[in-house]
Amino acid sequence: QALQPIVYPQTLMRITAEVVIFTIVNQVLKVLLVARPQVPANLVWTLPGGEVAVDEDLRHGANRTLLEGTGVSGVFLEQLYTFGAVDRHPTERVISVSYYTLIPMEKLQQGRVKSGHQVDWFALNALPTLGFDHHKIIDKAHARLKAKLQYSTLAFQFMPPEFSLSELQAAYEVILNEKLDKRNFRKFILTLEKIVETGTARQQGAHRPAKLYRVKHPQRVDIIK
Amino acid sequence: QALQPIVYPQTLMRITAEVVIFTIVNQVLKVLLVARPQVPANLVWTLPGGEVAVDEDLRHGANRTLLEGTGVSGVFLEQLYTFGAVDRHPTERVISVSYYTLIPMEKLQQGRVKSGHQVDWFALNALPTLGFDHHKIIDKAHARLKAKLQYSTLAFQFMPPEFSLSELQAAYEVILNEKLDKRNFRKFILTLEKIVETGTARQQGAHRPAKLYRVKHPQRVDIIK
DNA sequence: GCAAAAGTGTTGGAGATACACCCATGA
DNA sequence: TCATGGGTGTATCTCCAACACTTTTGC
Repeated sequence: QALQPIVYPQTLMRITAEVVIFTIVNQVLKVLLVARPQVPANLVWTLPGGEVAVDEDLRHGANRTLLEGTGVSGVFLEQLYTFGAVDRHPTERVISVSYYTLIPMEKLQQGRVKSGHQVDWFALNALPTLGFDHHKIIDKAHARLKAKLQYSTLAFQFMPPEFSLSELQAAYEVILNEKLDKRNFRKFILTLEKIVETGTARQQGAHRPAKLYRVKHPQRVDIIK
Repeated sequence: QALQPIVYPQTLMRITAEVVIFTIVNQVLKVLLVARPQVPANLVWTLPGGEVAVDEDLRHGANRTLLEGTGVSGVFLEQLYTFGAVDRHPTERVISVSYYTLIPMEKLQQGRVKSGHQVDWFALNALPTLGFDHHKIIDKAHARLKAKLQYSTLAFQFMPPEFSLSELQAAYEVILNEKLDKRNFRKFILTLEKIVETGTARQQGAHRPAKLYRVKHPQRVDIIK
């Protein structure tokens, strides 16, 4: 039987891909939000995301959202959770498959971040009121981030191609929201043998220059425990 | 504007909830599979699952599948992953939100397991050829099970209301597929302080009876690390 | 020479691992 | 009395946490 249109009630489901895009700016962990026009209120802040096409993989929809929002592609992107309560959208049935990603701010400056009144970065501890259940999505993403830091090399995804151990430690501290011991941290990281010295150093002010490192396998997130 | 029917192409997406139902029978880890009639072949083994209704929560759809397959309800059920590749179904676009659950076989005997030519339990290391990408779903569920055993009290979900430490150890061994040291295992479990002696014992053959225990909070899966 | 971040080792304690024998029971 | 699984303690090792001073640089 050939394809022919059939009639569905308007209460059909929509599938969207939402992406929690994390970055670290000035020692603050931030996520990208988009202000959308909304029926009752004027604007509502939400996660970037959109409908997944019928002929599009879920992951592709998430990558497309990421590209449209930041100009970045080809980075770590992991599925987080699927939110599918009936009442999570006021007028329609929407299933949101959520993803999360970590982008070093250096990459964002290269990409075309449409910053301004429609798209902006918000610190995790200073989020605006969010539409739908997007607060829950961000909470879950942050929980995943914290947990995965403990047993994987996930945090390396926040690093530019070359970075100092102090920068890496700062990333850990921002995500975990706690101070770490410098000597223990360095021992921990170097014992993993996942990063190597570049041989160069970076002069950053009136003090000793920091040795720079690079990740051996930048595309990979290794489980370390 | 009132609800009115609108026309969609037949290539619309379907949302299904698939459930990986684990149990342990005679020291073997098994999953429940369903033989479905299929267009090219006669029967294809698949995970139990079905379409989620427009007015039905995802989790409810999974619970309904579980109830229909085993007669069991009100148990631990966790979302696993959402499979959404375009080509995962030959003729339609199907998004599968997968869940997994652990059922002690004692509960299943109470429930109405429709065993026979349509529904059956298969050992994880002796699965038949599965339809679609359901092999991947089971692999992921098993990986989650193994991982979560290490840092949570998940395995307690396999236990009946009263059980011996040897039975619990057997469950761990079957899931992890390795032998564990008896003394260290008991020390580990008892130190958690998540189970208590019932005061009773069970005579099970020509040897010393085993003390029985019960889980303090049967509904809960605690993170222990 | 002083301010500021980079860099560097050792010790103690907690928790994991390895390991062998006696106990209670039914047949 | 023997076969079977239930039950128990100690010594060692490994890994993590705590902790303070020297180095290199710009001003």
